[in-house]
Amino acid sequence: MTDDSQLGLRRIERETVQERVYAILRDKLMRGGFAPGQKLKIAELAAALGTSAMPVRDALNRLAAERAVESLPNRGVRVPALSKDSLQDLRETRFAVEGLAVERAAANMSSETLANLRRLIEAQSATDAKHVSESSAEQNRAFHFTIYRQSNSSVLLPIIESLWLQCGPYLRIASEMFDGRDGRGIDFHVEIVDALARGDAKAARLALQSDIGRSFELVMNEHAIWQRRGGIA
Amino acid sequence: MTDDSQLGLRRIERETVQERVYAILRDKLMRGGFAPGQKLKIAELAAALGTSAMPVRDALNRLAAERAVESLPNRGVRVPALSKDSLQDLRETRFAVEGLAVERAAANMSSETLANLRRLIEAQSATDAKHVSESSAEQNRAFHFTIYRQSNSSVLLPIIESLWLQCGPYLRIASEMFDGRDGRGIDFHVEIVDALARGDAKAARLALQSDIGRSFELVMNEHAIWQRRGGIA
DNA sequence: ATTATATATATTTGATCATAAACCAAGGGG
DNA sequence: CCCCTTGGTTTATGATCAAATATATATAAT
Repeated sequence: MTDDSQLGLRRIERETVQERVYAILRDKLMRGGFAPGQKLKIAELAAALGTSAMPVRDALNRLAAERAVESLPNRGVRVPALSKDSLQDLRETRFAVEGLAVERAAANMSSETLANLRRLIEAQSATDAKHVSESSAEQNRAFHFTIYRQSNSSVLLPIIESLWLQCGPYLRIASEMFDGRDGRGIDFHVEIVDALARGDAKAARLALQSDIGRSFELVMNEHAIWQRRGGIA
Repeated sequence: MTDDSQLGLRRIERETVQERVYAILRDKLMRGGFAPGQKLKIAELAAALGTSAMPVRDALNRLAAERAVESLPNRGVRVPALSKDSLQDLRETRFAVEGLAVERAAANMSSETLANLRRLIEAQSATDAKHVSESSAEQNRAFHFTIYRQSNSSVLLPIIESLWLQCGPYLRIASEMFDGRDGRGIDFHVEIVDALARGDAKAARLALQSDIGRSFELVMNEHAIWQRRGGIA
């Protein structure tokens, strides 16, 4: 009975094609690479990625199950165009779920993780100053998930990732906008880390909710403008 | 431009085979029809259902994305065997998510829905008296989701369904157990409906959490016994 | 006897093909 | 003139097949 669990070794993962395709599409979705309302066609994606239709099909199915795209029966999938109500819905849910995650993370905070978080803030304020907006969104993502991972919850993490995927096409705008107005985007991040450092879970949750709330404010504004211009799709 | 959205009509769904297979497997999962640790083989299921492998494959992929089954790379899927930590994780998450759902539902409660809920409680106490345990679980499910639907959240509902799927193989035992001890399983249900009737969202949430917490207590007990008997898988 | 190697088997994963469902445009009847 | 129908086209969906990967079995060597 060879039990590897004592050796501290991780199973080497032989990356399957479906996994690869999924990761690529998911990444593009998350960073807003597809427009809301856009239809995604299997053959097209398969050709672009140089694979057969099958792995693309599986990946799209998976993304549909995670609500990153919506599946129209017999008519493929498209990235959802969210109404204002849906956005508020998403915001409230993110408050609850990510709020819980940060509270739980507060209990497991190590000094290394705190140092990492401060490093991430440094890096972000540096790139913010240089107005490199795409990587700003990526850094924001890294910051948040570094915290969420410390919640040690294999239940919460997939839910949060699904929520971020659903927000993806819209949050991109948010991170671009508060990049423009003199880099104040990381104020709440500092607040969060300070609260975590002194083990104040409740304060960390409130600061996080402010952070989420502010980015949604920007999205909602932009959304109202789109609507006035005659809809999205 | 024929816009059906004003007519209150729902699109008639031409049920695809994959959908059908998914519904069947999901249902069996939810009611604990597969044992924790059990491996699900595509060919086997396809033969049993009288279809080709393809729809089964798609359905299993979808269930894997919803965390109802775990997918081992190149080795198919199996229904997860949850540790005690995972169960606690699930409980805390259900507190947060379903708690939010019931609070939001409290704001949208109609008198018809309240009447429906009381009817469901009546029906459940009737079947509980007759010790028909399988349908008791089904009625419990109906009761909870009647409430959650009133939250009017297309974001929360899929998350809750995923959480119930993950609990499925374990919660079955719970509903069977508190069926045995003189039908006191619906006390909290009465409490929830009363709170909803007087619009007390916070009380409804607390009663719901008690309801969830109690069923998890039973599951945890049972889980400890299994562990002592030498593990599940 | 036990470990290592090789073979065989089982099962997923990826590709290709057939079918059928939904969209779009053009034409015929009211 | 408009609506309904009808064809063609596009696209997903379902079936089958081939390739790759993991597990189990058996055989041989130390």
